[in-house]
Amino acid sequence: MSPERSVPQYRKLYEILRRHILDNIYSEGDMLPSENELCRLYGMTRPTVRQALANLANDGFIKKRQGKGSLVHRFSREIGILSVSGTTSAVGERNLRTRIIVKPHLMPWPEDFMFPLTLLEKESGCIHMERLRLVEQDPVFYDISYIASINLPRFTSRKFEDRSLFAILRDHYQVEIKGGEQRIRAIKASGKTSRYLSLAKGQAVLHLERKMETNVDGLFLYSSIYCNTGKYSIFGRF
Amino acid sequence: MSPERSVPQYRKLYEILRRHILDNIYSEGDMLPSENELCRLYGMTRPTVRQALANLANDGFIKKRQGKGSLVHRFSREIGILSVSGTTSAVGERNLRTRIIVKPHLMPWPEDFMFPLTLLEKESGCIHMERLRLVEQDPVFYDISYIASINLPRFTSRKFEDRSLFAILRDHYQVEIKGGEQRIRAIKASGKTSRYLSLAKGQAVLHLERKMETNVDGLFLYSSIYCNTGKYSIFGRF
DNA sequence: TTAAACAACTTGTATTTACAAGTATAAATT
DNA sequence: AATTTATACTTGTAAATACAAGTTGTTTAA
Repeated sequence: MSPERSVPQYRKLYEILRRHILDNIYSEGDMLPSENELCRLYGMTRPTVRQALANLANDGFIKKRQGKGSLVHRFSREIGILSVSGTTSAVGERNLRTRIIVKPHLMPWPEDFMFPLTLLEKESGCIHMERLRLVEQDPVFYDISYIASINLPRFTSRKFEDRSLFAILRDHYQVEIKGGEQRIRAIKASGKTSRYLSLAKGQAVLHLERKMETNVDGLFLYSSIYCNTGKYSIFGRF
Repeated sequence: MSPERSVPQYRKLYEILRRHILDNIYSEGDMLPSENELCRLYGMTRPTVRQALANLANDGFIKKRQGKGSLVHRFSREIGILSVSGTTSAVGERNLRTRIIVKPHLMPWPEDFMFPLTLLEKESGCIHMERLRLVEQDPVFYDISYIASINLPRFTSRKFEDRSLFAILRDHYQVEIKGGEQRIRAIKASGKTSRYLSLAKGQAVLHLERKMETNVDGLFLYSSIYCNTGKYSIFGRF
């Protein structure tokens, strides 16, 4: 019954090394073991090891230097919401709380939706929910999410208190976020946004419109996120 | 004398396919030739072809689907400044003009610089310049750049009118931007920012602080970019 | 007619091997 | 002592091969 899909070796090594870097077993400026050493240590061949290292480099955990080795980066991850992908959670190690503002419920899609929708999506209707995310007690994100109601039975009756939306999708529906695209704007806070983020009207807030792709063909997750960057800024790599 | 460093095969294929996608030879929704076909067409082996395709997928030009093939994405690239990397230029195919506000000149680093600096950088002093970038006649980016004055002879006397800063660095100093990190905030426009971007004071603008890595060890390029997202929004992938 | 099984594709993962190219250290030479 | 050279590392590129796993269309059997 359980998914238990075999995890590829390069993914396992990626997770191990990532965990070690996050846990400060490897610190900023340290050199990772050489590729050949990693091969010996974990019983893999070099292409496999290199795939893990390439992914780590891509996510900014290491920098590779030809002739030298892999330098651990371990940068001060502020709020890495821009680099959500795979197993990386949206926010670093900070104290993050989530408050549900609008519980998940089925509704028709809003008119003039921020992204074009497929016919299948339009016909299915959407599950809508709104959440406020607090970092160290401060409201920082006001997140309005939409997802097409395709093959997601009993979704609206699940409890979202402790687990993230991503976790629910992954554990109960085997839906994984693979990547996505987003638009970013600076706008003035008003109405619900200023109220939820405890901001004076007219304050500048960041507005992200995101479309996230999943491993399920034709199933996307959409978010409109208002972000108070006064205290915490958004961090990303490119 | 010329660099003429041999370009790897996977890079060549990447450039060819990217060019074809941008030139609409492959259109949105099209399927790329299969990996084996590409091997035959370009006389490469599958690992090489796969490396090119992986890079394309990473940059959002294609989406790979196991069992099916490589789907061309060709998304509406608004202003993809978030996805600058390698050969990709900062702005899509729009009419972009650059106006120099402060010509490159040598100066000491500002106090409380936005990123920590190495000793070598501090001792070298920095080259500072300010530019305004106009998209379709509208001022959109106000860009303040800094770079350590390390091995960049006669830099301040070069002409920047037509060529981008990246192009100058690449062609005259063999310096290539490899990637970087950035902080993003929404702030209120004021002073020079509102003036250059033709905005009323208090309007919301996007503020990016970027640190770009180069192929030269210890040489970084820093930018503080103010961006009017009223008309054009910033686009990115993750 | 319908449904299951199969075959022929596709991409994903992994091994093995080889050499090129960049870096650092130690040895040899001047 | 200072410089050059050799060497032993490192990562980068590339080939040839094998099988797993997902997708699609066709054939076969009920």
